[in-house]
Amino acid sequence: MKRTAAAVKAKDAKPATRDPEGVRRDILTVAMEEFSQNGLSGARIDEIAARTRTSKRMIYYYFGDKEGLYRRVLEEAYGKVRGGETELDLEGLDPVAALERLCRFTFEHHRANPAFIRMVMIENIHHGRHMQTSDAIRGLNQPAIEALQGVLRRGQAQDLFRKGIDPLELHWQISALSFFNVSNSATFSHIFGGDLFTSEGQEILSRHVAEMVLRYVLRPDHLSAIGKTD
Amino acid sequence: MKRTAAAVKAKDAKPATRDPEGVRRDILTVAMEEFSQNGLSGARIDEIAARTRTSKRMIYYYFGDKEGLYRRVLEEAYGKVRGGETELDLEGLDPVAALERLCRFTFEHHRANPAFIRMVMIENIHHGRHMQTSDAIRGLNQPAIEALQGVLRRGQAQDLFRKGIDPLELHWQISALSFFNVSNSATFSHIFGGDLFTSEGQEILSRHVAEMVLRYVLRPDHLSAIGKTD
DNA sequence: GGTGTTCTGTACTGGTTGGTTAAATCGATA
DNA sequence: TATCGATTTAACCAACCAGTACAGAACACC
Repeated sequence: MKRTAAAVKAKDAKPATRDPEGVRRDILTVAMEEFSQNGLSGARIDEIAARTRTSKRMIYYYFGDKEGLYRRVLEEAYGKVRGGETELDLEGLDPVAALERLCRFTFEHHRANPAFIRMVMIENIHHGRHMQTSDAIRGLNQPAIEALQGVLRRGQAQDLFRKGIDPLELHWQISALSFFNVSNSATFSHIFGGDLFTSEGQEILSRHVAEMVLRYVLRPDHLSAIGKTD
Repeated sequence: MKRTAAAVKAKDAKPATRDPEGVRRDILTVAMEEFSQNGLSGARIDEIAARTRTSKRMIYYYFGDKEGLYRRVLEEAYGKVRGGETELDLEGLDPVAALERLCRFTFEHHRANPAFIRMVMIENIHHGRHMQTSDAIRGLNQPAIEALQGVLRRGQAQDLFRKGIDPLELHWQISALSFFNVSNSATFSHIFGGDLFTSEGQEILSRHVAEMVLRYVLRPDHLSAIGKTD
C-alpha cells in the first residue's frame, strides 16, 4: 500500500503536516497509561483523546473501538517486555550463577515494568478473554522457558542440580514471586506494613527469591555454592 | 436498637414480610459475585439489583453509594477467608510437618476462594485505595504470621531450621506462590498451556510449593526430612 | 490541476448508569 | 387505634460516555 517513496521518506524527513504512524504511537502510549491505570471499563476514551495530540475521532479511525484499542495496548505491553533473557549471556556463566542472574533479572524486570504487570492483572480479571484473539502474544515468552531449560540441563549435566525439575514449573515459580511482588504491593503493604517494599526490603526480597530458587534446584551436597557468585 | 424480642425472634422465625438483615446479606452476596467478576467500574448496580430479591433503591438505602457497597464487599471477602490457620493444630505437629501443612493449606485455601482472590486483585488495581478506610481488614491476617512464627521458632529451637528466616517474608513467599496460581491462571495457561492447571498439575504444584518452602527453611543437614510426613 | 484516497476536526446522539424524589407500607409501641 | 420511625416501591433524572455523521484538508498519482 505505501511501500513507495512515502515509506522511505517517513524515516528521515518527518512531514510536519501528516504523521499517521506518529499519531498511532502517540495514542498507544497514552492509552497504555490510561488502561493500565484504570482498567478496561474504567478507562475513558475521552480522557485518552484529551491527553493525545490528536482527537477522539482518530482513535476510532485507527483502532475501531475501545476493545480494539485495549487489545493493541495489551499486545504492546507484552511486546515491550519480551526477550531480555536472551541478552543475559547465561551460556557464558556457570549454571548456578546463571540461574541466580535469571532470577534477579526477572524480579527486577517485573519491578521496573508496573504498567505491564497491571495490564496482565487486568487481563486476568477479564479471564484472558482479549488475548485469545491475538496470536502475537502466545509465542512471546517461549525464549524464557528455553533459556531456563538450557541452564537446568547444564546444571544437571554437572551434577549440580537435582533431576526432574520441570523448566515450565520453575518459570512459574520465579514468575509468581516476581509478579506478586508488584501486583499485590498495595494490599500487602497496607496489611503488613511497607517494610518489604522499601528499596532495602526489595533488595533483600530479590536476593532471597533467587536463593529460594537455588535451594530448590541445587543438590543438597552443592548448597554451599549459594552466595559465592557475587 | 433491636436487642429486644425482634433480635431473638429473627434467629428462628424469619418474618416473611420484613427482613432487613436478610436483605442486606442478599445484596452483599450478589454484589460480591458482580464485583469480583467485573471489577468496581465494570460492575452494574442495576445488574446487582436485578439479581437480588429486592430493588435498587435498597442498595442505596443500606450502602449509600456504589463505593460504599464495594467497600463492604471487600471487607466481607477478607473476613470470610480469615483464620483457618488457627484450626490447623500446627502446635500438635513437628515443625517440618507443620510448615508443610501450612503451605499446602494456604495453597488450597487460595484455590478454593477465587472470588476473594479476584477482589484482592481488583483492590490492587485501585492501589488499595478503598481498604484504607477500613480498619477491620488490617488486623485480620495477623494470626497467619503468628502461626508461622511459632512454627519457625520451634524448628529453630530444634536446630531443624536455619536461623534468620523472617516470618513475614516467608508468609510473603507462600502467599505469592499460592496467590499467583489463582490470579494469573488465565494468562499463564493461555501462553504456556493448561497442564499446570489440571487437577494433577495443581496437586504437583501444591506439593512443590511446600517443598520449595521447606528446602528454603531447612538446614541442609536436615533436608532428608522432606517427604517423610505423609 | 484534476481526482480518488487517506487522514483529521467539529459537532452531535442515543443509550447507559449512578443516584434521587416522593410517596407508600409495615411493625411496633403508646 | 393513632402515631412514629424504619423499610420498601416505582418512577424519574441528569451526567456521562462510547461511538458516529459529515464536512473538509492533505496527499499521491496522473
